[in-house]
Amino acid sequence: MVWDFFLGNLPPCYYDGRLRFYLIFIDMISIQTQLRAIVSTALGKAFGAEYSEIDPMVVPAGRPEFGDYQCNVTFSLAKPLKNSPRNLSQQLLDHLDVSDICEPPEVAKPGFINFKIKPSYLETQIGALQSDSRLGVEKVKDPLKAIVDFSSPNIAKEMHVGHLRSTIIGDSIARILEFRGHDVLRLNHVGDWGTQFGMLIAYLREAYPDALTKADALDLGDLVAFYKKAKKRFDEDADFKETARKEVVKLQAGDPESLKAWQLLCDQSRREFQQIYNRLDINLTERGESFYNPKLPDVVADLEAKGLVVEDAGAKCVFLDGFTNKEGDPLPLIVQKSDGGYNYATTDLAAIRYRVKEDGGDRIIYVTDAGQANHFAQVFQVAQKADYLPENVEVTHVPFGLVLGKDGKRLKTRSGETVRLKDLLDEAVKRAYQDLETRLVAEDRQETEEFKTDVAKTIGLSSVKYADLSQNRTSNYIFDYDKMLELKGNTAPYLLYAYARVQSISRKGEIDYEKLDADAKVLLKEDQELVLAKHILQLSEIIKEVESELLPNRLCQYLFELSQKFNQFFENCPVLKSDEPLRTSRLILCHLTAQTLKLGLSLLGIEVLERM
RNA sequence: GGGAGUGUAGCUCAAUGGAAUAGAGUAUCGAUCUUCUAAAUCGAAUGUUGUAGGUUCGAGUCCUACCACUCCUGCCA
Repeated sequence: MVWDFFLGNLPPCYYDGRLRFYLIFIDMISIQTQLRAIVSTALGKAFGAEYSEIDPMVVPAGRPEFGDYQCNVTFSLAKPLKNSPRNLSQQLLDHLDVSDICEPPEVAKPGFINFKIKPSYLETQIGALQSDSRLGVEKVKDPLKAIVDFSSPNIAKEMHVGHLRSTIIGDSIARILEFRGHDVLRLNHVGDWGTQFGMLIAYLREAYPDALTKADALDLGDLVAFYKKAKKRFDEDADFKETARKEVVKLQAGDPESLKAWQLLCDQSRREFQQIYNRLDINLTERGESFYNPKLPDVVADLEAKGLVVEDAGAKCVFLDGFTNKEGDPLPLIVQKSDGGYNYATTDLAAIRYRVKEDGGDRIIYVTDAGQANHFAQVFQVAQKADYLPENVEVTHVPFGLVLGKDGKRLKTRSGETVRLKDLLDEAVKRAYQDLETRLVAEDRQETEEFKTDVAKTIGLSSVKYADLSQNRTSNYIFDYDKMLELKGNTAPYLLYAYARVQSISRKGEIDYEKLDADAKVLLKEDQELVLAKHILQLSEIIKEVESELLPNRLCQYLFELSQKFNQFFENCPVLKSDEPLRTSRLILCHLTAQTLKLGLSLLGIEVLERM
């Protein structure tokens, strides 16, 4: 009966996006999906074939006492079928055969149908997970070419707190898409082109000429200082401004000396960025703004050929629908400045065009701060007008809020400077180290320096990542070392501790989880066992949801709850002291918990610790 | 002026497609270590979901107006 659903006509409500179609139909048949299929079939039998195509409205139960899943569909049928939800549910029930999966379903007073999963069914499902390294999360059958544009620091500047969220969120999104089997291109759209270079080269030429010809003549910190001085001169000194402008022209014209200098600056920055990326375990393919530079004239020419360009005050503009200025006139997207130069809008248009045509992107994701929402809406609109975006290509701006200090204002150092990413990570690791030492002393534990360094590094970095990922992306978030390193609550250390606890059981019992009997029966008797098993089985639904909604905090929430449920199990269900076959059954639950935590955390870019 | 976002417990945040009594954590108070790491668990208390209307059998969620804060608004990215 499940297959009727897959092979039959697809309900129209699934077609609200191509993606959703993939998401729901390719995967292993989760419990929720099976129930949906069964309810759909029953709807057809009870009320007529057309009703098998409506949304069956099967969702996780709102409260434990209502069971595990609930069906709300008859509420929406009350009007068209001129009957009460309660009566309709009763009729539906007559055609509903869920005896393999659930206890006999019940109609609750208002008309909800409540499903409670049979422990025997959970035992079978959990048993099946044992031999599945993907823990029930199947790969999509038709992978998309996904492009995730994230991190994007600026050459000749240091990575700072402003790059934190894009880097961490983008990486996690990329990992999740990759795990689902999509072909993911992780692009680092670095700021490696434009007026800043003319400015910088002009300044270095007079102040520190060696930096333009020799590799590593300066370290990046100096470079940043020079950048600031150059910017200051640029803003204050008209002659310097002109010199800088000439440098840009030289560079853009491909003057070998200028190109060499530019190359040196980029290389130096690149190495600095790479240190941060290595530390955070982040892979990126660099394709900066300069990559698109040669393609910009053609983009403008193409827009002109398509009749989209209007010249206004010397600038070439594409006027937009739905955006107006203070006077109420349409707002332009400037694609070529009055001085003939191009700006980021042009680059972004060239990038979209390239990513669709050359990279074959199906789903293009931009992870940047929410402040750029307007910009992307405008660029996407123009791309659409210019036919750069076929209907089957989805472009999404994934916005995120600001990183704030405890005072609720933009995070700054004490002297009011932007916080360098390196310093921020160092501080987190340092504090993690101090916390660890305090704890070791309190518990009278002896550990090697290597252990302490390693644990502090993992805890510090994962705390920063988790604090960021566990909040709803779109709102601002308050950066607080004390909170993120806290050992309790929804924090990285709490999850890491749950994992370490599972591992400590195997160590104590000298058990190799990998060598447990794969055919051993899992027994679910205690509440805590049932609750834990049900939760483990929900992983695939959560991953799919994050894949479509691009909200990693949902995965964090899931892992936090998993940790809580494991701790409750740990508290109430002795493992090593139980008799067989219960002992092996519980060890299997432990192992599955550990694997789920490890997998889930890895999708957040977080490594686990065997001991901490 | 226009546009976007945010507004939920003292604090930090959830809330899946509108669904039964809006949930966690934290802080506070209390309980549990002869027991696999107590970094844990259990219990208590905490709300006019910014305001006012509307749609609906049902609204934190959808619509309208308003308030507060943040960001964007023609040659920066």
